[in-house]
Amino acid sequence: MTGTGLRELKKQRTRDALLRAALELFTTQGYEHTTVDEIADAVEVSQRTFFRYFANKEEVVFAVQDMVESHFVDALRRRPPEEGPFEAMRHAVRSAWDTIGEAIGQVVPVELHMRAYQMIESTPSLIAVHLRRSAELDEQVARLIADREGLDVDTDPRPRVAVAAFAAVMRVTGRLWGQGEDASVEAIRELTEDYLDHLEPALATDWRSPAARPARGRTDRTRPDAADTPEREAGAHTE
Amino acid sequence: MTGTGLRELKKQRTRDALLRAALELFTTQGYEHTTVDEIADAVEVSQRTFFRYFANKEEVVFAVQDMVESHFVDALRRRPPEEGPFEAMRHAVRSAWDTIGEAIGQVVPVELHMRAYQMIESTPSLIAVHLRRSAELDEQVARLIADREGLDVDTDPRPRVAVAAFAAVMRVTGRLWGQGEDASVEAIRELTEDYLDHLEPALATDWRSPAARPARGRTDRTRPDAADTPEREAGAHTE
DNA sequence: AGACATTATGTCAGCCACTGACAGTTGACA
DNA sequence: TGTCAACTGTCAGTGGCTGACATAATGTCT
Repeated sequence: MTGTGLRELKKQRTRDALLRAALELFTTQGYEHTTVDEIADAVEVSQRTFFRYFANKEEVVFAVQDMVESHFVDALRRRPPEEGPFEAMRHAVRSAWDTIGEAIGQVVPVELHMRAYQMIESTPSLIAVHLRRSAELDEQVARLIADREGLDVDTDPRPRVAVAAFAAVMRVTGRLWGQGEDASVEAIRELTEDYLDHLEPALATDWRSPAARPARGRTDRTRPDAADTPEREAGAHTE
Repeated sequence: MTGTGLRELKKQRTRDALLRAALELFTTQGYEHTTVDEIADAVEVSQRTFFRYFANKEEVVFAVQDMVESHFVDALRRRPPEEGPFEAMRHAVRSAWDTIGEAIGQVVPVELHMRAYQMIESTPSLIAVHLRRSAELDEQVARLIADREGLDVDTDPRPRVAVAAFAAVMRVTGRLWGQGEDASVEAIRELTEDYLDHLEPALATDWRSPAARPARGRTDRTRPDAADTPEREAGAHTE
């Protein structure tokens, strides 16, 4: 597939140029206010050529995302088998963020990609596509996890369910991060860690006891909805 | 807003006609192979008129879904406050399915809506929109749950996280149901119950021990209208 | 009932995403 | 260097969607 030298090089260049131009335009003018013609003009190719590199306008937005995702999947594959599912996913996420530059730096500056990510989170039509893609990734990850644990994904619902729950947390944080000020990698990394800490406790039924690791007690509401809830280690971040 | 009689009646009729015609065409020919012109022609109005009733081609697909969702939200609002979050959501889902006819029957036959739902699940662009809409619903539900529990959704991450996990399960089942043969309401109802039973076990780290949890007392499945029955045996959620 | 204000609808022109077909150009390779 | 294959541009056309304007239907007031 990777044909001969010069031709291939030019193609690569055109593709990268289109990609960068598109992201630059999208992040400055907004996705919907940027036409494909503009992008093509910026790189001095015809609109038709744009569509030969990218199946549609959305695809160019998620091209980099693709790289990041397979970077994450690779990291997950490398986790030692002793780690439990959550542990493994969590470490994989962390390690993926830590080395994101290696994955995409050649094609696009990390900072531009971060801006692009924020743009996705604030553009309804892109959010939709983003969510569908995430769902597809979930499926892939579920199979991976099932393999690790020696389970059959078609028989045992637990891998899918666990991944779905994990991914849901990731999406919540992604959204919050997108709305926040700090567009840095560190910001989203920390937010993620924070929220993951809350996954299990949130699934307990008894939310009436003090925050944090809930004491497995009663479901008894003698306490008048005290607004004096100490902001303990709950979630004092955004806002 | 709800202006005078005759005008309003005609509008209602046109809207319903467009809705039914659209769903009928979509479910038989497929979404992408149906043009807006076809729909408009079927009802003998201009294309422009179609777009005055529905902002875009997608909206007509989800118009009924809208009704179903608020039906569910209503059911959730009616759950007794003693029920825990999961318990309440679970019962609300069940009761919503049980009475879906009351919610949409006036506008569209339930069977057509079920076919439409399957079509959504098998049309990529619609899946995307569906997921975005679900995410929005999640947010609404999270606030509702937070209210029930006397929590602040901006301070405490647990409502959002819990709802996200719950909703994730719902989506997995929705997808599986869409791929399956049985398009009946009962089928998706049972599938949902089944999967929800696995939510918590899936979050335990140790998956190497035997499989899940044997039956909990779901003995009263035959009862059709269990809407406001506070089944006090939700021991399945303690843990 | 007649006159006037509202509002729904149709028509038309036009933008933009996207595609198939055909022709011209350029790199690969003997 | 000439031939072939692959890349690109141009053109025409479809489908979703919108603004502007004219027309027709309905509601309201006297």
